[in-house]
Order: sequence, then structure tokens, then C-alpha cells
Amino acid sequence: MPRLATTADVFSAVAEPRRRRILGLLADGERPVNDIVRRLRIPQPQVSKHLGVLRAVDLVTVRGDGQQRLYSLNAIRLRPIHDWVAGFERLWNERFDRLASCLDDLQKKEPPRES
Amino acid sequence: MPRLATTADVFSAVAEPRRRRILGLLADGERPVNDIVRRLRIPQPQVSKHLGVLRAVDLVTVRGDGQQRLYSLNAIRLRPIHDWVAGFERLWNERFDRLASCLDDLQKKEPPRES
DNA sequence: TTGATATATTCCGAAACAGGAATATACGAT
DNA sequence: ATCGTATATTCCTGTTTCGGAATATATCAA
Repeated sequence: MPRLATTADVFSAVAEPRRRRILGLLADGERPVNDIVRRLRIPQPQVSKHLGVLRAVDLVTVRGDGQQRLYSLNAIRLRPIHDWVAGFERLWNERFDRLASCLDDLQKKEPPRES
Repeated sequence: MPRLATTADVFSAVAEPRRRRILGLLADGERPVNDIVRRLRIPQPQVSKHLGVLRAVDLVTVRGDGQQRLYSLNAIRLRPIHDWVAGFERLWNERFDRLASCLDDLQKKEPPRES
């Protein structure tokens, strides 16, 4: 089997840096396509295609407004990523560091056993 | 240009579900390859290859122990993902929802203007 | 209708991955 | 040295992707 489709899940969709930048822009509010084009300096067809991927995983929604199409972020769909990575947060937090070094200390205090 | 390499950054490396599961396992502590193989029911060569990708982006580290190779998670490298997605957190939080509806109310109270 | 602006879609080509199978390497035990 | 276990690497192939250019669609204006 080949690589996982970019529209398979949110993780894959967000793997592409330009798509992350687009999402970052949309965090400030809905924008027409050409606004994204100008701000990110990405050719318009590419922006439309990236938006298509983001729409496929429901990370953005569209609203027609005249001849413009206003895209807005559907942030809740980022939550699976947030939740997944949050499960690892304790592993790099300061408190955990202290706990780890504490355990190290305990281990050092154990009586040396012959191997 | 073709697709972004999976070893290009942490986002791409983590886009693959099996790699996320491997990282989840390693969150409990270091493990030899065959332990991952047995727990996740993934053929050994594939596990080795996935571990190779994770190693390339420094998400895991290896330690030789006899004929085993003990892999452990380098959780700090997940932090860029955490930080990136945390920037969106307010957009789906309850407090933000209240703020948003508050703003909606304010907008409704504005005097209707002729277009 | 014709034209202009905004956006989407299609076709192309060059990567690059993920799985499968087979094989190679590394290390320990006898 | 030889065998067995643990792990890594190679080769192959189907599939997907991204970018680029060109083109198509949609909507508004005159």
C-alpha cells in the first residue's frame, strides 16, 4: 500500500507546511481565497487545492459571498491532534523532569547487587 | 516538487498512524523492537522501518543492549506540534464560545444600516 | 452579450512513501 | 565455528502527492 492519503485524517492534512500556514491565517477570521494568495505568496491554484484538502477533512468551511468564497477555520477539528499530543506533555514538563531525577536518585541509592 | 518527505519534520513523521501508535507505546518506557512487533501486530521489518523514520526526526533514540535494541521516546520533540496546535486551543474552548456569542449579541444590537 | 474578476479543476511529471518478501547484519550461546 | 535470536536493509511496486501551466467555472458590471 502507498502512503496514507492527505485527506485521510487531520494529521495527514496538517503535515503540509503551507496548509498549516493557511490555517494560521484563518485563525484570525474568515478570508477570501485571494487574500490568502497575497499574504502567503502562493499561486492561486495551489491555494485552492490546499483549501480543497482542508475542506475534505472538515478543517475549514466555505461560504459564498458574491464572487468571493470566504473560508473559515473549523478549529474543533484540530482537537484530536491537541488531545493526542497532550498525552505526552507530562514527559517534557518540568515537574516530570523532577520526578524522573527523583527516581534516578532512588535507583542510585539501591544497594549494588552482583550481576 | 513532489510530496514532502516523512523525515522532513515531526509533523510529517507523525502523520502515519502506525508511527503514532509506536510513540504511544514508547511513552511507557523504552522497549525492544520485538516487543513493539508483538504488541502492535506489525511485521518486524515494518516496525524497524517506522522506527528508522522516527529516529531520523529524533523522535526516538536507540540504545544497544545485547542483541536487543532498546528504543525510547524523545518526547520533547513533540513539543512543536503541541505548541502549534495550542495556538488554536482558544478557538474551541468554552470560554471562547461565550466570548464569541457575546460578540454576536453585540452585533445584533447594532442599528441596522442600509446597504 | 461581453468583459473582468475570483476561484476551481484538469493534465502533466517527478518524486517518495508504505507494504511485502527476501535477505543481510549483529550478537549471544553452545 | 555454528546455530539461533534480534534487528536492519534492500528491492520491488502501486499509489499518492505537490507544483506548474493551462483552462474551466462562477459571479458581477456595463
